[in-house]
Amino acid sequence: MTLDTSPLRPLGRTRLYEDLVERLGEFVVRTNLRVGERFPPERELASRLEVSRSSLRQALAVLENQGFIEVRHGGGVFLRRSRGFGGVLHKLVERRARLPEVLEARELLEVRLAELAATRRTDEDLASMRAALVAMEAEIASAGLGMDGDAAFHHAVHRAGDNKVLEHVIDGLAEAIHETRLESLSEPNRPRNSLVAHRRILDAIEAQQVAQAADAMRAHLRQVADVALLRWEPSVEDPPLP
Amino acid sequence: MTLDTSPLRPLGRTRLYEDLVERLGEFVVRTNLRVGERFPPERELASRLEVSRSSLRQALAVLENQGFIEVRHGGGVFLRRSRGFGGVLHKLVERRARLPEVLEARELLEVRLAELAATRRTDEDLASMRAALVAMEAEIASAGLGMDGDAAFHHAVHRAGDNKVLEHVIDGLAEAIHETRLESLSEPNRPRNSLVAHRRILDAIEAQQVAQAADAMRAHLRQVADVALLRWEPSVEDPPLP
DNA sequence: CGCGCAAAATTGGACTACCCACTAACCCAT
DNA sequence: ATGGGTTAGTGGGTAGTCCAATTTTGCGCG
Repeated sequence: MTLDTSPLRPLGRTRLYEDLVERLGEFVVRTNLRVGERFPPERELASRLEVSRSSLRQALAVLENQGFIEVRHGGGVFLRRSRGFGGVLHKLVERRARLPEVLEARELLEVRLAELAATRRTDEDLASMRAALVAMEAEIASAGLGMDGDAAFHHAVHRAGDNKVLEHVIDGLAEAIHETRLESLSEPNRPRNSLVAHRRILDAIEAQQVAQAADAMRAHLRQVADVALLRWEPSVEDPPLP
Repeated sequence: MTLDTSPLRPLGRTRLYEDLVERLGEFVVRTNLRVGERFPPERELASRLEVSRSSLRQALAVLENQGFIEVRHGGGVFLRRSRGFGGVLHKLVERRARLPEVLEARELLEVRLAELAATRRTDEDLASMRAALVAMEAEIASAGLGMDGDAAFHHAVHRAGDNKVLEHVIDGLAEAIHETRLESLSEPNRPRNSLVAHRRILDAIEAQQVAQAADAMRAHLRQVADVALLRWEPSVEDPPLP
């Protein structure tokens, strides 16, 4: 009996609570629910959406965690903000047309972190950065792309910058950045160039040259950005959206 | 009737799934779970943590949505990344000792957004900003703090900046910013000063004076920051953590 | 012995029913 | 009006059950 011609499900898997997040977003606009107003009770909402309360509560947990709703015990579920309800950073970022925005944000954050690192770096931070570059060099020597070392280096810089909030924010962009890094390092000769650029950043941070660190980081990122934009911009289409 | 402009008390609530998120983070380090490895089955995990499976699944939904874990139907729950597992921005931000970092991040983002707004603003954006200031003025005239107008103005600037990614990131700081805004505007005479500062920002954006917009925004934020830091820094303690 | 494949065990997905805790609305006595 | 207690409504959480996808087991055959 096995006609299993559908073994592939890399994407498009059904996670009910994820659908619910979107459907709740639709609910907000359909019922014209305003910020501050209350949703129907969970039980009613669940029955209207034709799901169980437990599934609904998974979706509500996500939305609450995301800051879109506020759930008051005994009080009800309230809309906090409606802007981009179903749209998390993930979704936002995976649209190629948005790449320039990602790169813009990354530059802003990383350059500042580099400046901070130049001011605040400890010897331990420097050791981490050096270790990352050593690892990167080893990867490249064995024909690798040095992506792990690359990531480790930037991570070390972030830690040296000593601002948990900025660090966390940039983590949010990590996935998208990872993609651009892959694109960039796949370019011929790019790994070695990248290594040199990283060394320049490290030197500036070590010498506590703030402006120089910022410039070095900016230059490095723009080099990456050029490649990424060149490769991606031609393929502009991205139909309206499902 | 009494205006319900302060119905929010984000402190003191206990949300089991939030605790679970943290406890799962502890579990990861305690059992030395590595990225890519599998968690115990939901049923076992639930019994070990002494919670119901439904509650656990709320936590898992949040963690999956956050990208920390991957849940495969029939396969198990796998660790995707461990860095900052239990540390969502919310938690990070609500520790007062971290206020300087929040303000630092906010300034970085808002100043850039102001620059971008000065370049990219449309007439529609300008209209939104003006409307926000009118609302703010009206609020203040009726002895209010003008917080809604304040928020609306910044929101309009963000939209004018036209970078969805930066916009989203700053939204993540929205809560913390909201708190600083409250602290600041409670200061005597602050609302009117704030209104003037906002007008200066608007003028610069309208005239498309990039540097001037940046300066005006920076000055405004530092005025807010001064108040917030003065009021909050004395109360430094924040015991280790549960 | 080893390979293939189907049955069985494992594990996540989802639902139902139930009870508890907190809120807010209401009503009544003052 | 005002204060306080009652009560219906609403979220918080649990246990049990069944379904669906995956992984493991083990048997039969070459």
